[in-house]
Amino acid sequence: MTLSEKNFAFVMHCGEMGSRWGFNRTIGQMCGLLIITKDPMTANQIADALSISRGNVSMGIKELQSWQLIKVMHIPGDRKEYYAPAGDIWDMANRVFEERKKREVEPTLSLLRDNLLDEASNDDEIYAQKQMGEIHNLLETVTKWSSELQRLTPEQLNKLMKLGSGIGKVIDLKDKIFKKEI
Amino acid sequence: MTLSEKNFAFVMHCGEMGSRWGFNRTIGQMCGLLIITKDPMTANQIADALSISRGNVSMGIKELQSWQLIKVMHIPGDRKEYYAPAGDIWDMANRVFEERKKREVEPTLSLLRDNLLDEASNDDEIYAQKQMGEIHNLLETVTKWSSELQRLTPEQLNKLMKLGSGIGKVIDLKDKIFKKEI
DNA sequence: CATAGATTTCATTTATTTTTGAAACTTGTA
DNA sequence: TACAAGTTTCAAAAATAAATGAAATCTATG
Repeated sequence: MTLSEKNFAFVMHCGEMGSRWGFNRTIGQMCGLLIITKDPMTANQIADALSISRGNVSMGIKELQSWQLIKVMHIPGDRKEYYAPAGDIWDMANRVFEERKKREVEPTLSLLRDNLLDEASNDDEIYAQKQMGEIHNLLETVTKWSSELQRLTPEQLNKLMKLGSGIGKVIDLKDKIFKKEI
Repeated sequence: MTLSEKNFAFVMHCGEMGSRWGFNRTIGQMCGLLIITKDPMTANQIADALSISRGNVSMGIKELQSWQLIKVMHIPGDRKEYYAPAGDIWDMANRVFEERKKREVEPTLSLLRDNLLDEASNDDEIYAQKQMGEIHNLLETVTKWSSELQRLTPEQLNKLMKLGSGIGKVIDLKDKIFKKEI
């Protein structure tokens, strides 16, 4: 089974973008390939479709599994393992987001907290701490906010998105109604 | 001027993280260094502080300027150029976000649109297009939403963030009040 | 307009990351 | 338990990315 020109372009593009999202080119391609392919694929099919070595596919699978982006499937009477995306597009985007939060934001927060514990002993130190404090706040706000969003039902989330900047009006409205609260 | 141990750790950490955010290690370090340093720095001071070559600093500056993350300053009677962050932490995070949108999301959207124009000719094609359509929707929704958010006043934004999961209640509230609208 | 201080460029070197493929390992089946 | 189909591992090779530093360029000033 060989990819159409457009589908191939999509897969290659996933490769380029993949590296921006935390994995390398090949892994990005594998991910793109599995997403647009209707049926689960074997490791060998993946290797063929992308012209890469079997070993490379094996490593890519391991990585994609660690991101929880793909799942293994079996076909009765067939010993091979078949791979498919672990969820729909929204699920996958979420996983990447969560995983990056864990791998990047959390270590940063803990380093910042550690640095902020120290007593600043001069002007330069005070300034540096002030700035680190700002970063800390920003990260905390954003992560807290993002996990709150994930708590919404897909329906609520959809409404919220559609609301767009109208959200401003709703906030003002809420303020008027519940004067002091929160 | 030499960095304290903690500040040095912070700068190195920015280096590691920098590569995840679209620039390389050195550029991440430069960015971190300028953020925690109170006074604007010359290229030579940066090179010394990070033990990297003058040429490397020059390239890094060019890159950080292309992201609009730093600005040049001059001290009267001094021919050297001094560099400082182009805004506060929030501004900078925003710039990185915007810039990545431009460099990553937009090209992806245009590739997807292009692919979606084609007439799908069989089941596999139809499936691939369906999936690409999903990605397209997701990206459009997220970018639209993010630019709507940026239209809010900092004050409104702050309220929104603080609201957290309370946002769910506010959405439901709005629904009750304006039954049909939007 | 010559010059010294400052910055940029880019071919080359160095470092890092990714890929390969052969050997080792695993596992269902006869 | 031996075999064969399938998968993983990992040392070495290949590809890619980043850093250096000397030469070229720029520029404010006497």
